[in-house]
Amino acid sequence: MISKKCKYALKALIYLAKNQERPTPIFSSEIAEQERIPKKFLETILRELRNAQLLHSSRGKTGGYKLNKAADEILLTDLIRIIDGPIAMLPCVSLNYYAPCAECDESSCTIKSVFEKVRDETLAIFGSTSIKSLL
Amino acid sequence: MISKKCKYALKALIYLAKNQERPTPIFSSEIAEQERIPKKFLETILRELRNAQLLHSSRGKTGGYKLNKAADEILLTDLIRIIDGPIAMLPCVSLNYYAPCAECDESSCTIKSVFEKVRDETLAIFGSTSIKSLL
DNA sequence: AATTATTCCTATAAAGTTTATAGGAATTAA
DNA sequence: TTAATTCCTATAAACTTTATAGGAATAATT
Repeated sequence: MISKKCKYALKALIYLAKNQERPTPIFSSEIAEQERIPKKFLETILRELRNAQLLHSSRGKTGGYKLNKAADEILLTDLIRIIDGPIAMLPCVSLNYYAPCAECDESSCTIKSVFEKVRDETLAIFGSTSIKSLL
Repeated sequence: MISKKCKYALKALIYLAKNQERPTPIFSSEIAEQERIPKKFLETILRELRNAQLLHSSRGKTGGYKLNKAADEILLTDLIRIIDGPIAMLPCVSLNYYAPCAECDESSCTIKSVFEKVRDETLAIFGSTSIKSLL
């Protein structure tokens, strides 16, 4: 299951993509209202997306957020990894968040390969799905 | 990520499958020791697997556990669903644990289909992987 | 300069889930 | 009767997720 936070992030990105043509940046308060996301929680999410270069932000009275890339260059793999972390179902088969499985001898592990398959199929799908395709 | 509990369950099933030819049932204490799983926690796991008909148990001094099916008839989909619940990454695309997404209009939802694809690919893999194939 | 409304940051509270343990009841063989 | 098991319920402990609080930094407007 993806987290609620990740769904919020996805909604926010879609909202920003839909409104990409606006001349001024978009307030987090507007997104929060329109998408019914707790305002303060959304702020921390948007900041994470900005730190990961998916968004551009500006401060002050006329500040706000914009996409930092074209909507078809933001992929679900990016989003999920930023917000939820690993996409793989075992730490030892994660490409971006590898960690050895606790007390598991990796060389004699018989279950790795099936989880690698799932990872590959999942990455293929999320990696070819952009925000633009979700509008 | 699959839970630690699910990994424990998988280890226990593999252990039972490896020792399937023994004439007497196998104690949870033996599995706990061999696989380094907390004993009491393992008991609750084995009970869940038994309630779901994957295991047969007997009580009393010579009690213990056995597989209730051939090892090639126990699939990863079975195990994961019993222990961790839904395999899908969104409640609204789960086949066995369907629930509507909170505050999401399912008829106008644009993200469902990509998660359905991931679900289908994942099910195809886990659904064709038996405990026997993991020995 | 003062005001106002925003992003940004850190800390923490609140709620929920996962992991693990405790204590004993029911069962069965010896 | 004893001993060793499964079985059951309750709960504690640890961790994660979700959400909030309070204010600092920033920038346009008055």
